[in-house]
Amino acid sequence: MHTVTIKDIAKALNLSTSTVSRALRDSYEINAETKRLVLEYAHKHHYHPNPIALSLKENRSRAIGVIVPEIANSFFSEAINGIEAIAYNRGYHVIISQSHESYEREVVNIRQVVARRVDGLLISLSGHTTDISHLKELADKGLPLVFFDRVSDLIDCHKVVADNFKGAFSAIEHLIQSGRKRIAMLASLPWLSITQERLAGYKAALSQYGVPFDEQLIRYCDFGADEPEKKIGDLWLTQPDALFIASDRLALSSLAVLKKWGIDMPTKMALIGFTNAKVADLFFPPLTVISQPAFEMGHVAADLLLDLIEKKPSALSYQTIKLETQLIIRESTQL
Amino acid sequence: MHTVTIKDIAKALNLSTSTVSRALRDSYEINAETKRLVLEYAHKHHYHPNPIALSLKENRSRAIGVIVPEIANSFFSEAINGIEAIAYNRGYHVIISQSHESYEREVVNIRQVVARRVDGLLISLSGHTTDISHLKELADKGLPLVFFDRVSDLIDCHKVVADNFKGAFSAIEHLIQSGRKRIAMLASLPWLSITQERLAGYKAALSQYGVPFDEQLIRYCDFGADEPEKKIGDLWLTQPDALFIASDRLALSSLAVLKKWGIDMPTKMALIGFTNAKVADLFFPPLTVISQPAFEMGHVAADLLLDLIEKKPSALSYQTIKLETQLIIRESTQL
DNA sequence: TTGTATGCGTTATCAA
DNA sequence: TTGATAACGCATACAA
Repeated sequence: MHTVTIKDIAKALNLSTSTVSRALRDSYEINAETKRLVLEYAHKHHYHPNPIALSLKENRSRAIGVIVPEIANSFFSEAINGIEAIAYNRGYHVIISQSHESYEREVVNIRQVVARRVDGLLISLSGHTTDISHLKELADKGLPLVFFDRVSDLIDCHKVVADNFKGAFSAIEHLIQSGRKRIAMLASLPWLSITQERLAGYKAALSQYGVPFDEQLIRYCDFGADEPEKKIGDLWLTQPDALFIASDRLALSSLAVLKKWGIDMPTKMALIGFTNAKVADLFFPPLTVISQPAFEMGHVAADLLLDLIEKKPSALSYQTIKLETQLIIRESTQL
Repeated sequence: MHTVTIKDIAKALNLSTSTVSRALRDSYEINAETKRLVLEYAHKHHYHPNPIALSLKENRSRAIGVIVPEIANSFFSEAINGIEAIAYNRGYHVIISQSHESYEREVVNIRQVVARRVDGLLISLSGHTTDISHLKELADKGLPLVFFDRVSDLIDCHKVVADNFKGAFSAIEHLIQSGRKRIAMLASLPWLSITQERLAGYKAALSQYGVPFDEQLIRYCDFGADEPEKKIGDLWLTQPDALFIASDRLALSSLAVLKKWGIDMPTKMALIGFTNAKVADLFFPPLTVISQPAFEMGHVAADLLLDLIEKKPSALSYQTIKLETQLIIRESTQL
């Protein structure tokens, strides 16, 4: 696939490449007629500057990398949607890579994407990432970096997250006010920021309403396909009257499990879980959910990253942006 | 963000860049000791070849472009998942762009991605694309191109699709055998390949079982948010006993509409629609669905595109690959 | 106003 | 076995 270059134009028009380059870039001192000729020829032959050559020269790629655990997870695909919207508007391309919840894969993918000279990186940590030295290194080298959703305390950096504490708090508060006392919690992996914050919100709500905390009511759950069913089975034995699913992905599988078991919701069991608005609207039965701002998160994170890349003063100091979740009450969870 | 280059290694080791390059590439004639030194230094300082420089030299980017209508649609995100898996394994990156079902946006996005010198393009047409001269032009220029899911008859090219005819046929057959006669069809836009094939399957099944075709039972539906409810309302007036939703995306909104109206499924109304396996498993009520092989489609399309890019003989002649859909019967639709 | 030369990182060709 | 040089496409400092 041969594409026309500056050289081709120069040859065709009997000019030097620099003249052509200047004409194309609308440089200050250039003969109007020459410019016209060049532009005309360029247009006619569909000239487009080779971004690879530009990247090499300017040491930038006008592309950002996005590392997420799974694309085919509605939270992340919705977030990517938000990222893409911003990137597109600001003239950047999006290079996507999945860690598949694996630490090793995450490290390799980040290395590859960085090797491509992306101008910055948006990352949501894999479920098995606890060591983040690979990211610290990049931050130290000055690569613009914005974490979203699954962040790490071990690095001082730009972060965009949902207000998981508040989200969990209000969900538990709602359940307590509906007369629920034994609220089981199915959480994601314990070291993840989202898990910790949601657990904190859970505990805070219990404490505020004088409901005793029972360790037995908490289970952590990996991403394996049969994990949720097993863990919910464990929790079932503790005879809870409500189930708080502290993870987007688990909420959906839990729903399937409870249906499979024929458990009457919300009477027998009030299910409440994190998810994103689109999923809640489309798929969920009319149960109460904590809606996460997935699109907005992608949107905000990408905007911040691009500000950072373009050295906008607004993005100078590290900040953690917290986005509101929304408690969508769509059916009484009254006992 | 400075990264170490061949030049840096050469300078540090008092060698020429060509020697270093040869040592790194394990070239034929090179002193074992020199090689050891270079490799050691490279490893220690995390040398990685600059893919942009390579791209410029080799006139290839090792990146493929993917143009889809919407990322945050489970069919496409699942397909992208399949694409990414293959691309990753074969050393390519994936640059993603959404047309948002707009022809204009599709044209612009394709232009941009091609300007990035992607080595090939995977495309699923926007809902409003009828003129495909922008793609013909690229194909003529020799850019490797593979269409998937939403393809066009107007171009002779590699295509990967679901067997929409058969899928629709078996769904309608199933409904008829369950005693349904007035099967309404909610279709996507009429010019889309998927719509036409599914409609053909619908008609063929009716005809085979001697059920008269009634134009009144067909409605075409754009992607606007309130369209499905309106169109289903229209269809409702024709007093159907089953509803065949010939589109992934519409299936979900239709489900929501029917629930909202409190219609008893599947007794009063047998709903059957195209969707993908993951969605069917997780979200769908136990209704019969035509499961689309989204992941597999991405997988197959990406593999074919990369074969094409790498000029594997298997990919020489144009072919249309049809993937089987699966009728997942999970509750009796018996009248 | 235009042309020449240089460099971005890498590899291939040719010379030593 | 190693080094010098050119080339990929572009922009720019400098020369004319």
